[in-house]
Amino acid sequence: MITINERLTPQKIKIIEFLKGTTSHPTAEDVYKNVKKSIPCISLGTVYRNLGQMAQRGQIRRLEVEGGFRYDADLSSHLHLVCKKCGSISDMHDVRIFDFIKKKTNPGKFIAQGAEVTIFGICKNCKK
Amino acid sequence: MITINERLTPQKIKIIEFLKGTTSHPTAEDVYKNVKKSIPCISLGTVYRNLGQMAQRGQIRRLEVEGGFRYDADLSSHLHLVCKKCGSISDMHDVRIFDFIKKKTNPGKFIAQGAEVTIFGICKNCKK
DNA sequence: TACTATATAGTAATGATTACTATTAATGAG
DNA sequence: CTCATTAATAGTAATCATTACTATATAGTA
Repeated sequence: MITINERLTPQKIKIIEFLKGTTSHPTAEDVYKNVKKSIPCISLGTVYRNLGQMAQRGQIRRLEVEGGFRYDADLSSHLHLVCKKCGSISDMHDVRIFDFIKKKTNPGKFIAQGAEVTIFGICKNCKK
Repeated sequence: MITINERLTPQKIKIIEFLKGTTSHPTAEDVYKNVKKSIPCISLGTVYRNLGQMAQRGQIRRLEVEGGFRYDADLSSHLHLVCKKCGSISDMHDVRIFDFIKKKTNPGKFIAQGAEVTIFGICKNCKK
């Protein structure tokens, strides 16, 4: 979990704890507000830096939605359903879509390492 | 092609012409630099506004890559291959992936209207 | 040609993200 | 445990892509 020369700080622990306890795909600002409850003096820059590093290390996922980044501690294969009305993001698991995609890419032309699948539409709450 | 109350200006014509003539998925800045060749006094704001409106009207597609927007006049079903090294974006056509995805979503839970599939990896040039 | 609303150029404002720096503290060795 | 090393932090400034604003110009239409 911890990579070489990486130090475990209370800030990192709280950030990852919060991310693992939610499926709301929060922004950096969301994470900041929440971790602030237990570490009031935490800096927004610390949150950004750690989220960026965690994403680069593959400890979390970073998504791009509506011109901003969202973070997700769920590393399992799943795709994202983005509501065009309220902007909420929900998950869809248990699909073989990534195998399907991988088969389609020709390794001679492009070496696939990962994929991001986003479906846009209207969520359950908003269609009422 | 032109929606109600929409006016066709030389700026719009050049923007859409450029987009239709490239598969490089340019940024707004790229479009601006190029259209500037034929309309030197064009404003960057004009490019942004038009790209945004065209995307909203469904005349072009807007992609999100590496924290920025890219534009694509190709409206056919295709997915995007993003190279992690050079950042280039190429297309992959002729896949039934969107049908596949649509079947997986439950209309009772989420009404799917569109999808964006991005594969990350290493492109042909960079793997050498 | 004249009218009206849309579009434009130019510029200012916004806001998310990143960079910077002096200080703090996590880790490992002795 | 104590110390030394250096990654990490808080706080703040800087960046930069995108959006907002406004007076002027112009496309479309009668």
